[in-house]
Amino acid sequence: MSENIRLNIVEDDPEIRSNLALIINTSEGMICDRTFENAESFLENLELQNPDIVLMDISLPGITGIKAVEKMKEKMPNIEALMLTVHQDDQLVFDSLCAGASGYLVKSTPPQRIIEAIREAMSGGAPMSTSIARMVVKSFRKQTESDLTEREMDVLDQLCKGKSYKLIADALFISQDTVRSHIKSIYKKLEVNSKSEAVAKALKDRLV
Amino acid sequence: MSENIRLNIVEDDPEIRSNLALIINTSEGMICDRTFENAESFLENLELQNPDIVLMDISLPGITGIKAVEKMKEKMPNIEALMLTVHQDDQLVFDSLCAGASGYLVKSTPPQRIIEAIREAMSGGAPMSTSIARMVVKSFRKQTESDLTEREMDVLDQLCKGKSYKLIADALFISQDTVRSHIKSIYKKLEVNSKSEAVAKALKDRLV
DNA sequence: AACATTATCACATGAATATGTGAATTGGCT
DNA sequence: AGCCAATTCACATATTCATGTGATAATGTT
Repeated sequence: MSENIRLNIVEDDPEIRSNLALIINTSEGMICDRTFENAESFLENLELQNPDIVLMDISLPGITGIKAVEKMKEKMPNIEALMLTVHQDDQLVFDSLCAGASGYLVKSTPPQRIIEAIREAMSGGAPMSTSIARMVVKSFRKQTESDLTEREMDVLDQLCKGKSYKLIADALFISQDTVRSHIKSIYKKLEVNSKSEAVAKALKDRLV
Repeated sequence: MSENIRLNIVEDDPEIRSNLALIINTSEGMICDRTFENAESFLENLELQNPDIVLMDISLPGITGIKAVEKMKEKMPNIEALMLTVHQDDQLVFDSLCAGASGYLVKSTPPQRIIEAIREAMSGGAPMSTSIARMVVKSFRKQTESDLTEREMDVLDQLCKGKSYKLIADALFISQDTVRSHIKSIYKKLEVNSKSEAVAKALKDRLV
């Protein structure tokens, strides 16, 4: 039989914290090593604790759970992080995943599903609450409707490949002046006034 | 009681196709309306069929399942698409999600999980096979190690906000010449030679 | 002590970009 | 027939950017 999964919990609410620990310790194949009420104390003895996975709240008294995951991943990249929070704000979800979280559960998740998610995260998955998963998948979706015309989109595509006016002109078989003309329209519509600003906006807003 | 979920299947292998249909039709609350062996015939009568959700293969004889989802979403954005394929290639997964798929299952998925995934997709989730979910979540992760120095990262950050040399100089309290100097190093390390190319590379490779 | 790296600044030149003003053509819509 | 949006092109000018060739100071390494 394989080793138990060793958990840490970082959560400022004492009741939630002890409930979680109880659920975990009464589940087969996993054990909650230690719990912390803030990110600072968790990060302190990280190397000694060396858990397999940590359940991390986002709202914490000192530094946030997101920053904590970031710092944790720097030091100990092999420890998995599973966010467990009330927040469903887009930015917090994406920031958590950028920081290195392997999963994201909302706090209304039933105990059974939390246990399942821990096993899932440990076996290379990325457990997410239903609403979170859809949010994440939706973020890939290209903007369907934009103010830009087809040709302007062609030009914007080329801009996002880092091409110069001359190269864009060659690629689209038009003159540089025409490229200029299209780019002027693009700037107006995107409310920018330089190539790099346009590229940044296009890539961030998934226009291309 | 609510209406049955109405499914379509697009899959070129006749055996897989009829197996899937059978599984669905013997499941509570869902019915497989029609099946198609290629994307073209599926798209043809889309408006008439108007299913709730379609199970879509990627490798198809004519146009691919990914293109099919894209076209379907243009015409009928409310129909859900669930990819069901052998492919686990990063690009195909991301292309599918960009095209508008709500979920992505590999073909080894057991029937029970497929049924569950259909219900999950219909109730606003994004069912994914374990390996796919991790792949998706990983794509958010920032590049941890890069050749760039701290200061160069500061400058790159500003570049990605679309700022000019002058504005970057103001923001970082250094001279424009120093900005130039840093940007030259950045270009060399990223192997680019213009602002927009640097921005494109930084955003695409998640350096910032 | 010698060396490499990083961060800072300076000056100069040619190339690329931003902005303004205009105009011809095409195709769709009323 | 008349209008409008989209696409194409032209010319002019000022700004910005890319590139080269330096220099100085601080830091860290061998």
